[in-house]
Amino acid sequence: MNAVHHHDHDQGAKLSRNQSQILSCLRKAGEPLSAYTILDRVRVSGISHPPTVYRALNELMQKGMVHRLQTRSAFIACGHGACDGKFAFAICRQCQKVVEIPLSDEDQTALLAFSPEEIDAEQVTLELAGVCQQCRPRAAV
Amino acid sequence: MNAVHHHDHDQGAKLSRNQSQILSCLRKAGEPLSAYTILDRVRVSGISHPPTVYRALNELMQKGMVHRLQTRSAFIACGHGACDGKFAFAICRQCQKVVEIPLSDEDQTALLAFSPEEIDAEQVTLELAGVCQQCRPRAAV
DNA sequence: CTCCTCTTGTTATGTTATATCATCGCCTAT
DNA sequence: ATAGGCGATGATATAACATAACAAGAGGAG
Repeated sequence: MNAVHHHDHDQGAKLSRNQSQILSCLRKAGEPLSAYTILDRVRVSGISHPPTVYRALNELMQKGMVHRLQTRSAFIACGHGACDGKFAFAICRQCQKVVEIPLSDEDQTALLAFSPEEIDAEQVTLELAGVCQQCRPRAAV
Repeated sequence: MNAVHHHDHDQGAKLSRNQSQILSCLRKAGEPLSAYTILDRVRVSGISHPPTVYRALNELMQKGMVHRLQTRSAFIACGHGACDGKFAFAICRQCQKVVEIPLSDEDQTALLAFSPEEIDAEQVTLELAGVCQQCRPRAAV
């Protein structure tokens, strides 16, 4: 085994040094970060080149521990640790807060059903944008 | 009126010279193009800088005549001309073919309903990836 | 003619992502 | 022990995508 051994909340996954660094950076952040923002924050740990960050992110995404927000070109730690679930995302336009929405098998089936016969869809990307409660202008209260 | 007058199939919208160039480029292509691919193709028409392309694309998107595919960083002409509809997209991973999926009000409502109370979602981005009939490996035929 | 405004041109730069090759450290088989 | 394999990492360079900021043209209104 070539991965670093440690006793974090990594739920059984074996992560390499860089993967751990970058995952914990994302977890600390608690919000989506761009790859280059991650790079800035892990520079102190000795990571200093974009490919290093993208490599780790891709591996973490494969493991289901990180998700990519397509509408933001940003990455966020999975709130469920390592899991093979599928998610949609709701994103606040103002504060960037992200809510992970687990998609049940039925949800996925329903979403894939939007596809015409012509294309046999397998993969869903669903992102919702709006304004969260904190950022919402209060009218009458 | 400051837009170019012409008798294309532009369905009543008044498009500027650059907007027309770029829209017809996208229509000819019939597939999603990156902004820089568009730039290459309209260079012959005298357009030679990225901002010119992005400006026209943004204006065309506002008019609903062009859509952006977030999962591809690409742009495609709306198959419905000028319209204020909302769409999902199904995309073939192999040949890049795109099918525009009109979303009814009910569809949109259903999709926005995925959002938790916490976030008041207004905007849907739904893209489905798969393989189209032509590209699909035939098993028994 | 002059001002205003819309459109376009141009330069420069910022941001996101990947291809490619070099190196390191560890394990294992001989 | 040491050579070779292999996964992880380091490093350089560049590709691909996008926008900020300012200059300049063309045409209409007054």
